[in-house]
Amino acid sequence: MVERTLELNNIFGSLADSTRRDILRRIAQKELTVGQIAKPYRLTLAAISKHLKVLEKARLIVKHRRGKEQLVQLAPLALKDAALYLQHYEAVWNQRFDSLDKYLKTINHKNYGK
Amino acid sequence: MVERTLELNNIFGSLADSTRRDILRRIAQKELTVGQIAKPYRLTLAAISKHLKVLEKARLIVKHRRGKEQLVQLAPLALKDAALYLQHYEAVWNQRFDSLDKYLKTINHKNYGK
DNA sequence: ATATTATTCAACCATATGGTTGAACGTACT
DNA sequence: AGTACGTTCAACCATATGGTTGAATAATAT
Repeated sequence: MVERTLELNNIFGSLADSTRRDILRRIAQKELTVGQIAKPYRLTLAAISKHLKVLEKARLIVKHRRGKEQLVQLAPLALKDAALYLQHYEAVWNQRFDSLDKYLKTINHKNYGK
Repeated sequence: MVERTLELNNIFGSLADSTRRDILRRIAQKELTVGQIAKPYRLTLAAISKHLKVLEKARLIVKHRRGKEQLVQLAPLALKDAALYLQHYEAVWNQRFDSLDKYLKTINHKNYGK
């Protein structure tokens, strides 16, 4: 397996912000409009719009228009990518080093470049 | 369960950079000195030192001195935190919405603030 | 056509991030 | 004590990020 470098940069970059994680949590329960998403925060709509753009670029959400509103939906496959990435390290935090080492030797070592 | 906001910010922020992910991969197989870590990249030692600081702040690595060198070791519990965070969404990418919804209702909704 | 509502865009600002260079520090070796 | 090696610090630079405000766009309603 080869690390999807740029994708992981965007996915983890998205998750590095609390507001964005909170937005993901909320839309995981129910899709919301941009306005509904913005309401709980003391940020401007433009700021929320930017956060949504970051999430969209990372393929963590999709938007579709319903009349004058935009409905925002979780697109969880990118989250799965992140989880799969971390899963490679599961053996380490379980102190089962052998199996991890075996795995790590199979992945592409020269794929860290932007 | 309550989201460890600042910790997750630092952990995901660390993982958002390809060089840092590559460093983690390499030290997962064997602890390395700072110099050994730096060698494969066309970056200065100071740049690598900064990356290691980021990883250290996120508690993803620990350093200990051996003579004039610093040995760098993976500290995988922070990675586990990230994996646990993502695990909350497993039901979503598996299209099992009910169980996710149940889970999400139990976590702290007001903990996204920096 | 005009107005209203929902969202985005553009310009701007402050701070963060990722990099460099050159000096400084810590430890070991003669 | 002096030298060499490994690493970090400080200052600086360019670009990215996260926020604002005010104008612009898109769809609906009057």
